[in-house]
Amino acid sequence: MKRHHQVTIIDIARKLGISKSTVSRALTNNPNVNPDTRKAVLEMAKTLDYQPNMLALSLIKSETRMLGVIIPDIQKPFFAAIVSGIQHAVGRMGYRTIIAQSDESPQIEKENIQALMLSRVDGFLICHTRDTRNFDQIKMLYQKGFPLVSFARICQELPIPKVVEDDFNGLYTTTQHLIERGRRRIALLAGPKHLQASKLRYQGYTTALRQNGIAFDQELVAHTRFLTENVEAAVDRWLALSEPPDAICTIYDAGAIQVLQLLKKRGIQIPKDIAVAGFGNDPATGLVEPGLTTFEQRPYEIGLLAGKHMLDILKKRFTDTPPEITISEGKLVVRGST
Amino acid sequence: MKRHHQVTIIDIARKLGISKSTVSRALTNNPNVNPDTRKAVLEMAKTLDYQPNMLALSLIKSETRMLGVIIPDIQKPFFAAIVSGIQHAVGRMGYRTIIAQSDESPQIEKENIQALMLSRVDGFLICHTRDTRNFDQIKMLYQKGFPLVSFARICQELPIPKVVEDDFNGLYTTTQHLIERGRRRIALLAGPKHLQASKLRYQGYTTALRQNGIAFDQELVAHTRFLTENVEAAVDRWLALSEPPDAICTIYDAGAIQVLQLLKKRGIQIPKDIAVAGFGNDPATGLVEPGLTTFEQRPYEIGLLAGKHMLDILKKRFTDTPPEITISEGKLVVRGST
DNA sequence: AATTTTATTGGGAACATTCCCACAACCGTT
DNA sequence: AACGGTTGTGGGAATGTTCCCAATAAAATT
Repeated sequence: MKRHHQVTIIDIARKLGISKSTVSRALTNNPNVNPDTRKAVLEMAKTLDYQPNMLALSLIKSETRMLGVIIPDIQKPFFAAIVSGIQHAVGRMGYRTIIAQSDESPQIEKENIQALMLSRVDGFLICHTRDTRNFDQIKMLYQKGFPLVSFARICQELPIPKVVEDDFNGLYTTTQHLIERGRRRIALLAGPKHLQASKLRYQGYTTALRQNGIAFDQELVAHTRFLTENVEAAVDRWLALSEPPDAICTIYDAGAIQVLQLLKKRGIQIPKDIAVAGFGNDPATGLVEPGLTTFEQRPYEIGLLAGKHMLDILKKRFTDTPPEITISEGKLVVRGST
Repeated sequence: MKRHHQVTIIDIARKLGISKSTVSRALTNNPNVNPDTRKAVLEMAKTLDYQPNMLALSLIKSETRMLGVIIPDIQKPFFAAIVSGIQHAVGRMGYRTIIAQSDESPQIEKENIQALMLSRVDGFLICHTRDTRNFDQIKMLYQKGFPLVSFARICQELPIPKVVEDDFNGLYTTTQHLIERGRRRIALLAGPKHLQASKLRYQGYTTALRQNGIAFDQELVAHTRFLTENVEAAVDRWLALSEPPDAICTIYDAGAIQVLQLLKKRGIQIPKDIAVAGFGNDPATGLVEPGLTTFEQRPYEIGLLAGKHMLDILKKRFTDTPPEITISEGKLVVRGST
């Protein structure tokens, strides 16, 4: 009887004078146990305050019921909401999530995945960093048949379940809306060229212009890395044009909010002189003045969907049917800025 | 040679014709190994793509290097920042965090702790729900000597490390500031009476009033459960007073923002008619108009501190010295609303 | 009465690793 | 030549659980 010894099924067995096999059966609702024996075991387990050791179980089953969630930054409301959705989706099935932040560093992303693999998580839900271009690591995991779900910033080359925002439609709708408001010189604050989401939103913008017979002007597009410096430079450049824009469309809300504030600081009237629109419907978009017109995304729903996809994989439901890209639909929220 | 068999040290041992003990030693940097043997083992480990099984290690050591983090809601920027701080603090020492949201439900909080105990986390960092009043469960853990750190919404009765916001000082400073601005009828939007943080902020407010010879008026204090209904009711009540307040002080930013918007909707000039102040310096407080004067908190720092406390406990540093309450200091951020 | 079935139980392997103990072999010292 | 010490290695227990395979006894069938 050691001092710092945790209570095990062997302790229960000894106390009752039976074998650990029987105790195990009683505790796991195995039918091959005498009801009286089971009752005795259950009672003894309670009096000894027995806590099953999941570690031992995990070792046997090679299953930890833990999922790795890789995101760039939990402090961004978008990712926080996704995490919440994932947790609520998988929590019901007894899965726990280990959140790891990459801080937008591909290197840290890699290290996190590696570390969580060592911790033997049962699967990964991944949103890559802004700068991730090398997907070798996750491809290796895919080849090993490891459960993977990708969201928001996805790796297109891999046939795994993906959940994305309503990228094309979002910018198509927003641009269309600005055109309907009579705008003709619509600038676009875009993202990194290599990001799939960024590309699609860009295409939504150009498609809307084309369908309305508005000439595309390269000067009105600014590619950013989502950094504040980039936004400031873009606005400066646009305002210095001989024919400045009458609307600025952005592919992310934080950028739109910054644009809004920069314009206001220069005494530009919104939306009279320049209309501004965002993407995402971040909580903050309803608080600035004027309120920001933005294409609503439901990150919580994205998380829910991603979590459900993961559960499907873990249940090995559709190993045959090819995984699909799920688009979480959104809708335009019109506010004062347009 | 089974098919879906993971590579173990025994595989390495067999391939090299040595014992698993030697392989283990080589891999764990144990000095009692022939350098040549070590080299051979390391090479073979690489060629076989050996991944150590932390589960087995955890089982032996009864240590998972996982920490449970219990928070009410990851979508609140405050908690998201704390989580980020905790992760960055403990991540350096190889600890991972399992985040569990209680959704402000004491029941779910309890279940989460229970579930994470079964997962054998090495410790808990807890922020209780708004409504947690029964601390029996966490007290049990304390009695077992389980590593605990409490933050933001703490359990005072337990002598464990705690990290809290600058509660008293925050409301003292803010109230003082309003008085200096010439306000005399300062209302307080408070929180639940049983919460320690709520109490201290309340005391900060009353102390500032008393020191300035301003009579305390019970009618100007409204206790909320941080719900939007509560805020609306309070504002309604205050505006209906024969002598309405000339300033409204709140103990949380979300409430202050709501107050701001309610007042604006009624055409009340801010700060001319009524000044408004918040607590926390949430990202949103800089975006509303007028900008919200608020007492800055650094939730990221709170997380860092809480994480460091946990590391100290895990290293069993001060088992002798009694744990202290750490106050994360803040400062007043004055904006247009006062 | 002999045989088969059923219900209940126990023993031990397996999961992957560390760590303690023992056993060589070799070295230098008396 | 005998002894003590070092260096490297192997064997086996231990961690806590499940699960398979017997083994027993009782019950049911032939």
